Amino acid sequence: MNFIQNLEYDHLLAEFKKVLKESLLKFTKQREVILQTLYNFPEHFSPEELHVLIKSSYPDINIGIATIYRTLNLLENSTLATSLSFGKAGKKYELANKPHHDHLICKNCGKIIEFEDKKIEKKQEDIATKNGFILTGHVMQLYGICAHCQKNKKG
Amino acid sequence: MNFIQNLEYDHLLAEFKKVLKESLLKFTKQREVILQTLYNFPEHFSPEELHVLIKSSYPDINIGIATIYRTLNLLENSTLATSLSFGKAGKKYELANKPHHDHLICKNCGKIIEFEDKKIEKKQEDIATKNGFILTGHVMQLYGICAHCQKNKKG
DNA sequence: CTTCGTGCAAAAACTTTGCAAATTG
DNA sequence: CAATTTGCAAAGTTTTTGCACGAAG
Repeated sequence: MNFIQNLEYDHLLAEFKKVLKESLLKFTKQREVILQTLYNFPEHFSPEELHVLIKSSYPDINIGIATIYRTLNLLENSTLATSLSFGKAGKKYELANKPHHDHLICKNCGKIIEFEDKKIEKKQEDIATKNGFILTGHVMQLYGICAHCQKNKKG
Repeated sequence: MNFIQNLEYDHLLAEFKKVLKESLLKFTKQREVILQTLYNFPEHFSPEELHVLIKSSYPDINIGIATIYRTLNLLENSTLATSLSFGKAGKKYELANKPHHDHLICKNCGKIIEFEDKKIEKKQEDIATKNGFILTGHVMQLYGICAHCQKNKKG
């Protein structure tokens, strides 16, 4: 399964293997394929979507939905991945060690766009400092209506 | 159910009634109590949590979990409420038109400091516009350790 | 009065678990 | 080889739906 020569992915994979080794768990094709798919695609996937995508991307690998769920839970418990959901869309997973980013979310269709803004992050630091806090993290979600849903609005 | 004299809530309620009337739906005790509970508590609730809370807060009103789900979907479809979830916790609902949520939160003692920053809000607008979104709201939480807890840190 | 809403229980959708066979270290 | 993982199917959960009765307009 090593089609990809990519330092970032290699690092992620090494991290995953380390987590597995620490818990005396095993590295399997199914686990690798799930990690790889989460890495290769920018979207956030539901377990079901991941399952369908993997089955079509790797027709030679047999993988059941239970394995998807078990692996996603494993990734989430080891903080390699996180899940989130907005609006009517179900829970979606993404890798956690992507460069830090925030989310712009369509309240109508649930579409998620990731973004990052250094100036905002700097201001957040300033606000924390001004209030005597040591900042350790943040969550920022912007809600709105995406271009597509604006157009499709009847009226 | 009109215990509360509160312009903000009155406005919300009027909005809800307007939405109902437009779709020829009816205003019921159950629907009012759900709106009121979402308004009165700062937390985000899962359907199940809301159900338990409402049953204990309003023991005289009989309300089934199906009604909670139906009403939350109604509120979400009419954009009066939104749902979201992070990590292992299930989906939680909150009113969409609450006043700002910008909070600085101490991870150690739970202390919450509210803040507002015009420059960040301006940047958020810019980000939404650049991505074709009409911005309707946002959530921003900064996590850290407050001055008091920094001092009291054992070690 | 007519229509919609409700609670209840059944159905559907989503997620986890038990088990025997297969794979990993 | 011993121990974990897998797919499958069954068991749990969560959410939605159908229906007859009650409430709202």
